[in-house]
Amino acid sequence: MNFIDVEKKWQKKWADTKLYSFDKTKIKDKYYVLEMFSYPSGAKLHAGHWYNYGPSDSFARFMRMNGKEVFQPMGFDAFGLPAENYAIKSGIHPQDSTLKNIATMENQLQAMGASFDWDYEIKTCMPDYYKWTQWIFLQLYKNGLAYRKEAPVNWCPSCNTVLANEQVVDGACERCSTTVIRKNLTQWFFKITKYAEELLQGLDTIDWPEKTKAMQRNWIGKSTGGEIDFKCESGDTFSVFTTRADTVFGVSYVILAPEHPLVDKITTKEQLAEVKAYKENCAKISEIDRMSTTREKTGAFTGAYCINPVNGERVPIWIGDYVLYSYGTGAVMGVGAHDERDYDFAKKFNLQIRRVIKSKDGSNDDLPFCEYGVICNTNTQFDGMTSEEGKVAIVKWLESKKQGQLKTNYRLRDWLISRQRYWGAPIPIVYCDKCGEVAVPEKDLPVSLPYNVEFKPNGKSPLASCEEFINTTCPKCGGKARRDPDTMDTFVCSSWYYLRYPDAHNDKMAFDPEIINKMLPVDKYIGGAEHACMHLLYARFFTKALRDMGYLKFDEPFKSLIHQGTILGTDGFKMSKSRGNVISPDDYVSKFGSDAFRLYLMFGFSYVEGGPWSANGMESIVKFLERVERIVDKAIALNNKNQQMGANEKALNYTRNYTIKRVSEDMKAFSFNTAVARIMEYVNELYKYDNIPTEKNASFFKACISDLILLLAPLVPHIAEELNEKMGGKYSVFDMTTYPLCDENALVKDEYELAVQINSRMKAKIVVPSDADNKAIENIAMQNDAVKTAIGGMQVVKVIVIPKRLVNIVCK
RNA sequence: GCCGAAGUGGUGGAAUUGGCAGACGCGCCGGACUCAAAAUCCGGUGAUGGCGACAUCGUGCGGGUUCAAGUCCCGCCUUCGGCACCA
Repeated sequence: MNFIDVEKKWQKKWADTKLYSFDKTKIKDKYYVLEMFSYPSGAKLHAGHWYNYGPSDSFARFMRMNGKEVFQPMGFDAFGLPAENYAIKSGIHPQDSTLKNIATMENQLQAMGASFDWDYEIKTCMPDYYKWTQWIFLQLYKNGLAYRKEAPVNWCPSCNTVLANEQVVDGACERCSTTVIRKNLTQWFFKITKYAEELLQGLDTIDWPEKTKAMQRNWIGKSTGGEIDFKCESGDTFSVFTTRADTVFGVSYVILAPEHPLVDKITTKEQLAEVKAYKENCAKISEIDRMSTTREKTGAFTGAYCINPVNGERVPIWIGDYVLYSYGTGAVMGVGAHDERDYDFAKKFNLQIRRVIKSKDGSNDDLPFCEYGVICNTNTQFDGMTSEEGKVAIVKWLESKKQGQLKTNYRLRDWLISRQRYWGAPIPIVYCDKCGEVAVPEKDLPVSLPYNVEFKPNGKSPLASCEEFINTTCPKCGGKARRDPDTMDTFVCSSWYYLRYPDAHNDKMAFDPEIINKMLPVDKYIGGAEHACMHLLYARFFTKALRDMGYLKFDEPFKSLIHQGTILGTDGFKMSKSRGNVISPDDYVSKFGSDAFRLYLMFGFSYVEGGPWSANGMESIVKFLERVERIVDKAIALNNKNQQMGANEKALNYTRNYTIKRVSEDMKAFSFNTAVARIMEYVNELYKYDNIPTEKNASFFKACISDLILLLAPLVPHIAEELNEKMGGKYSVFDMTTYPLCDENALVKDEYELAVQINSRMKAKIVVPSDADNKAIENIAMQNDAVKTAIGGMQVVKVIVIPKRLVNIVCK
């Protein structure tokens, strides 16, 4: 069989007969399989794409053959920086290069032979899609979940532009490695923090990899503690957030973030110059330095004092950049004895260090003692309480005096979605001198992205200098107004695409809730683990927000999630152009065919692990497929009518059904390598049967071979169609909602083999009847010659019988 | 520093969740077929010792629990991912 010709033949037939069209009338049996859509880069499909899409397509086909009405769409995440950067370098317009790349990738994806339903294709850069991205922005805006504020953003002084967070790698620009600085700009944010708690709780309800859930938990960063109010001598008050209220009697100073608004108000004349200089220095410091934990503590004294509410002590107020303005209240209490950072700070500036916690066994360990222990040295009712008790009791006590409260904080920040970039969805907001910030009316959507724009970077949003775009009229008063010149982060586009797919051509709505509430949640989502704290978190947020607006009736978009592993270069490093270790599937596909290549990927790696590429064994996969073809040919050639089921047939029938059972389980679990191994074993058994020099039972053997083809069908779809046709089967193997079913009766054996151990060492194998009880099994074991010899003169202490597993005879 | 995952033959990787470690491949060795080779079909292949039946050792390291540990517990080492002055 020429694999290449066969592929073309069946791809054409599948397309002509619309085999993979989703049938809406069978929505009750729907199964939504979704692979993360592709970014249309200039390069061809690489091994990673194949590794994502090939095996998951096999899974989708498996579900289809098991009676599911599979919905498996494909599309393109088409906005984004790489196309724009490419445009800056080459002068080719991002739209032109993107659409061209999409066309190429569509062809390649089709050549892969995946069962995508192309009728539902999405391209996020097209107006019929981003219109609805803008619509969703407006819904978030209306519901108070989108707001504008001034905020520090990442600025690359070399590229002269703002960078997205994900473009900052270890504090430096990912493109030119220049250290990123902070700059204040007025930006749009989505209020993801409103859902912090639900995003955290929801993780317990979904079938996701534990490590991904752990990453999201970590990212959300819930911490429970208390806020404690301090009154300044000037009369101003501020609060600190702490998880260690049990140490509040040990406060010897408080420290504000340099950006804290109170700083300018309370700083004394004498300290003004020092504080001013320190603040200026902080603004200049690079992100890399600011992030460093090994850096020596710095700070400045404001000259002001406040009162510790628990003991009335007068406490100096300092500022220091180890306190982050964006977390908690932007102020912390300094307890040198019980916090490592405070200890360093207190040492450096000669501040008091007072122990108020001792360890539970009563000993005084070295300072700083940061563990939970017992409160001491405070001369209050709290002395003797454990840290756990004390940290709640003290805050409650303060609460009764209105000087504090229990408080939960999250590390999660609101999502900054403004980008000073051209190639993205415009933000549907205009600014009017009279009316201020005005939302574009929904009837005026989309706010189209103009084609003729100077997108070379000059430090401003490219759209700002596009007169035809930027100048508009105010929807409220009809007066002159200007559009927002920024575009949205591309993660906004990908936060809802799974909602658009099932209703991809709706021009009245983003999606029809009637349809979407039946089609979602996605039953199986497959994609890379690198999206754990970005896309996968944003998408969950969008789902919950749209649910609260009444559009959706489910809480989580992706019920079950699988991460494919990464295929590395032969050198064990991530594939990259600069390393020159990129493996192109094309060489293999054109030589061996897409089925063989896909099967090799599935057999050679553990799907969720991935690993370094090696072509060793690629040929053996081809040989295996040829071996399959030969046994199929042999079956076709058989034509005697012997209908007797002898011992050989029974044995083969056992393997056949065992294989069906195991392969089904493995396919469901994305354990493709073991599924293939089981099929190989089955083929080996078929050959053994075929090699028996007696007459074969032709119809039985042919049935066995048919099952083999069906088991292989999801894995090598073209070849299976061809073999099925050769066998005289009906088109198509994927039409059948009858994946081979395991006949449990065939798995019942009269007797089975069992291992016998003496003192946990394997000594013999015995065959016992299936219905033998433990005593009977023990007797058979004891009568075995090898067992007798092994026991020799020893005394039997105990016999452990585990049916179907082993017998262990303990002797002395 | 914190969180998470992993470490198994020459090699890619299995192991029904505490029950015969190394399935299935690759590689290697041997047999059949052939004048010969390739292809194919069949068999062997963790290490050490022994002609041998067998024996001993063996899942990163050191302890432990158990009749039984790759799997569970305690203490380490290494690698990879993520987070990191988050109070």
